[in-house]
Amino acid sequence: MDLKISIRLNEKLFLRDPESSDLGQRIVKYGIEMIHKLGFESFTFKKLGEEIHTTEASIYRYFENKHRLLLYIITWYWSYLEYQVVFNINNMADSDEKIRRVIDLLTHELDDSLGQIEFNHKALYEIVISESSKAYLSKEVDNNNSDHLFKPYKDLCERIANLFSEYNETYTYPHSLASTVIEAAHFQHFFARHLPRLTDVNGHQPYQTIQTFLENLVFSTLSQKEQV
Amino acid sequence: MDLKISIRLNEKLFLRDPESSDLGQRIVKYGIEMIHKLGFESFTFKKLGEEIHTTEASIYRYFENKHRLLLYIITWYWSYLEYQVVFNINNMADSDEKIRRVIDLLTHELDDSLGQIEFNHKALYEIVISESSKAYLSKEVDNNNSDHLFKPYKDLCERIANLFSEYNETYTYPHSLASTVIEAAHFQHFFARHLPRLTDVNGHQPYQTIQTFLENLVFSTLSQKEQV
DNA sequence: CAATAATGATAGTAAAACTATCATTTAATT
DNA sequence: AATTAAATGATAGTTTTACTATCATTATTG
Repeated sequence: MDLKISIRLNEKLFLRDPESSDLGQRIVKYGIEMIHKLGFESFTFKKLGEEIHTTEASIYRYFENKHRLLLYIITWYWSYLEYQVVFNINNMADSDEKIRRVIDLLTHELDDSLGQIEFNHKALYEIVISESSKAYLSKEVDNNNSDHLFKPYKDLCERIANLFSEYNETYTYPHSLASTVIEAAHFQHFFARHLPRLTDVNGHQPYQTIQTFLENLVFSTLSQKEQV
Repeated sequence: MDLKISIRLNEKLFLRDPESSDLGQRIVKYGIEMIHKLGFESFTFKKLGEEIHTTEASIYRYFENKHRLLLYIITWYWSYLEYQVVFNINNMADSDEKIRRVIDLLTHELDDSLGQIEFNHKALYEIVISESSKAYLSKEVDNNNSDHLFKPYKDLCERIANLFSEYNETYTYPHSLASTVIEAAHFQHFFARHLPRLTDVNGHQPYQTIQTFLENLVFSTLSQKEQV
């Protein structure tokens, strides 16, 4: 069985669907590489054009600007992650186990065992870590939100919040806890690599340490005897 | 008693000390206003120059670029906040009470009852919420860190981590918990305003709700009976 | 085979992000 | 008070970014 997962993203993210052509796919694939390599601020469509032997103008036919390309990439990640969550916790009876699985998924790069999807998953995860908050931390956030561009993030958050409520239905802040865990997973990685005094992660096993930190955080919070 | 607190910041943040002149102070004061109003991406030295009736070139004499100005502003906030933490928990015997006070400070804008400091504290707090992560989420982070530009953030984090250790000396992740709480305080505000489905904050009392969420998170985590 | 769509090639514009130069005003020193 | 030094203003210029427009060429599709 060799199935290809295709994630349908909001059409407002692009001008022409990048999945529909070879050029479009190259824009996304090498866009990920270059944003990863240069950082979002130094990344330009001109540089990407040179890399994939096309012109700036051609890239602008797919994406309104580089911020939309970032949003496309990050949104794809959120959508795919939600799919992974659903797929992975399917048939799990125990909410404890489900939550552990979700934290595992949040703190590790997507595994590409499914094949087919042809881009650098490690680069994508590192973009998520370093650049994803720039997707919403902009003056465009309200307009983008009206266009439902953050729906995948909100859906993912909702799903995790529901698991928290399933574990402890009296807990008051499942959504805030969910978004905190998602964000913390990312910036703890960033801090571990760049500003290690902001963490207790020693260089040794960062992924594992962050996972354990978050499990501990979530289960203590959800298991508290009495609300403060 | 009418004392003026002066925070001495790392000299690598600026080319000429903005506190040393009227123009420098206007750059910072109106820089805060304009970054708040336009957002960091749309903010330029040209626009700021027009606002304060000076030229782009003059502003470049104080700050290498707009990112350094942002770093200056954010670093000032972190430094001042650490000062507030020290000042506020001084003479408190109870670590429970100290931690509550710190969370209170983190989730609210700086109060300007001390007078003297003449800029918009609300605008500053909103910049911290929306723009502060851009101070470190850049390819410059390692160079900036070598220049000790993040020391105030790390010191603040360290101090909070120490309070956590004081409350429960067996807790394994005081630094990660501290940075998580600091960051969460900010983006929960951002989400509450712009992406409310990512939180449980209802429009009613956002500050209070975020504070309670974080107190609950911290104390459950630090009070857990057994580590997971 | 004709029509249509996608891409390439090229050019151009406005603004951003600087740097340089020199005159003038202001402040500090003798 | 005169001299010198420092800060600012005024102006101009460069490179890069972030686009938009046009038209020719190459693929695709009906």
